[in-house]
Amino acid sequence: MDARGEPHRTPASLAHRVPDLGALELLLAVARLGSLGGAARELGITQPAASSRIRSMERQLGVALVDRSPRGSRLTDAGALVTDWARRIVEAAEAFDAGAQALRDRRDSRLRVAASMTIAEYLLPGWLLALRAARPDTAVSLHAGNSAAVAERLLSDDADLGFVEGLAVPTGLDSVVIAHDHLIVVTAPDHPWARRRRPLAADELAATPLILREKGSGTRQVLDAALGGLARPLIELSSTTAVKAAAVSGAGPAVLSELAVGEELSLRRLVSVPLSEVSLARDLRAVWPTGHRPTGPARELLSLTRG
Amino acid sequence: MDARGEPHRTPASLAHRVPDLGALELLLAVARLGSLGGAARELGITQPAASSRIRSMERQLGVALVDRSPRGSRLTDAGALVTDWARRIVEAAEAFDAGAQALRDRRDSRLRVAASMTIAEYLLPGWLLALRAARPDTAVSLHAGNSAAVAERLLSDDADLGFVEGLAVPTGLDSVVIAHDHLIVVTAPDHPWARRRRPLAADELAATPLILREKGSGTRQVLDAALGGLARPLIELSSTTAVKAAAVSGAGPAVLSELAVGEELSLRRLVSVPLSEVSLARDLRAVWPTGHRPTGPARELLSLTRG
DNA sequence: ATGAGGGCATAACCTGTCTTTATGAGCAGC
DNA sequence: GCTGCTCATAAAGACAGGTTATGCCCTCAT
Repeated sequence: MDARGEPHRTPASLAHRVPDLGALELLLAVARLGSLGGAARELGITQPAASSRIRSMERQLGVALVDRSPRGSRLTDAGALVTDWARRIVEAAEAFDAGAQALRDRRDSRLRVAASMTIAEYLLPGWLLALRAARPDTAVSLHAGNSAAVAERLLSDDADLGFVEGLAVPTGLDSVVIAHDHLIVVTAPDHPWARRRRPLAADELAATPLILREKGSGTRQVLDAALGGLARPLIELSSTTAVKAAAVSGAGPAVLSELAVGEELSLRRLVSVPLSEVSLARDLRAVWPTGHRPTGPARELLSLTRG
Repeated sequence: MDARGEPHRTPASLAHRVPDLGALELLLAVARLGSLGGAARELGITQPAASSRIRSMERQLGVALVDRSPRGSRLTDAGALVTDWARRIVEAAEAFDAGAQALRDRRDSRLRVAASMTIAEYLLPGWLLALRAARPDTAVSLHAGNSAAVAERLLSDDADLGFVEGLAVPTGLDSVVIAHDHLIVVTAPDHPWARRRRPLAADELAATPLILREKGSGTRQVLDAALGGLARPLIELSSTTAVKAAAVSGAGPAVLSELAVGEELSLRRLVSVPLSEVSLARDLRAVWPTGHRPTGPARELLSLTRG
């Protein structure tokens, strides 16, 4: 323990300051049902367990969350706020769970989906969650890979529906555009480009070394096409996350899907640089073997993706 | 165990299917550092603990996450995907933590913020996270209430900076617009309005009983002003969450801030109904006592909110 | 080649948290 | 005043996750 009240240097990781998922779920149930015992029943635990768990959560957070009365429990003001923040965590966990479940069901599932990385990372969990709500008994399996791998799985009948983000639709597949994505140029907030008001022109972008995904990635293909194959790499990294991390740390400007940097932009860890003359839009498409129009669960999933 | 492979009726709550936060943080550290032992050191645990924890996470998910080799550990394809989903949970947990910490520091903090509910729920955690990144040593306290309560706190010097979402700026306060919010009409996907292509007119909206926040709430004020005080309540509920839940369950159309329903819209649990002739825009403003321009941390927080 | 070092696995043991069961007490409505 | 709902407290057991102590494998440099 620190003897004097100085701030800890090792701030006891998040897991020690944030209640675990079970406690958060319990809190949501209490908020919804207005009763500790009721929430306990819903989660299949006993009332004392629920009471003690909520109490220890209040101790951990240092804030009273519920007003307990002999005829029920209501949230305090702070409790209502905490509950809303907790809901965010639980929703992220639900998306995680939907994805993990699809990943686990390696074979013999009723709906087999193949998707390229960006879509699998950022969009599919939400869709799977919605699909599960609409068709709880449909088991879904997911395989992630690049466009070519998706096409191969579809053509060898190892997948029922695919999602790709490339420029061209692989031959032998039919497709429909389900969304549009834009690549954007981002920098750390202290980079000179971050303060720039005048849009960046294509030749400026092409002349500047950038943090990029490796050649062959969907992102890189679109950028090279837009600049005429001229993009100069400062570093080449093999995952979106690595590119983001490098950009945040100030290594230089990076080119990324807007899907990947929503959080970073809103927290201003990264700043978007305006572009002119360059269209870095790309279509996100659902694909299937020519002729085999999606039916059943595949059709349902497809309809969920077009909002 | 179920004897036959029927789906469980009690699907062992989320917490049993999603690894806990500590495990997810560990996985992120392994992904970043490429080594179990390194990740263990970073989190202040021993290498066997990290190894066992990752292993039990793989058992829980039924998917191999890392390739362990005598010269380090790399993520598998599935592991990369899982790691990205895990990052979402951890980010939500960081926002939760930032908010909770602000809620805990009831007094004597360097920066005291008062905010109305919608802002406190949906925007502040992200800002606090960014502020913590920029100024790690600034202790922030947060108090949530309606516009009048925010004004009172500022004027009695119980808060340094406020955020309100009403139509008018309380007297005695200066303000700056930091963002715009729109109220939108939403319904469950199976409601007749969900398929509507023709925009809804003001009189139609005013003629229809709606699920609303109680009179006096910021949301209700804006709606009543836009419709000339004519909104007909179907039910009045005292929290955004309750309104959302009622709308999702199909009770009828609801009017809510677009900030509150992002997730529901993208998962199509709710559908937005187009409006015409009605402007339900409202400004989100930062406020402070007239004359006392924000300085120091308050100024910094303010600058973070204007993206 | 060979020794040093980094990286992972296994085993035995400890501890804290969460759980259940059992019981008591406050408030409402008939 | 009884019945039924609520929540609180106490004692005891189960289990997950942590630690220390080893050992094996691979790579790199001497």
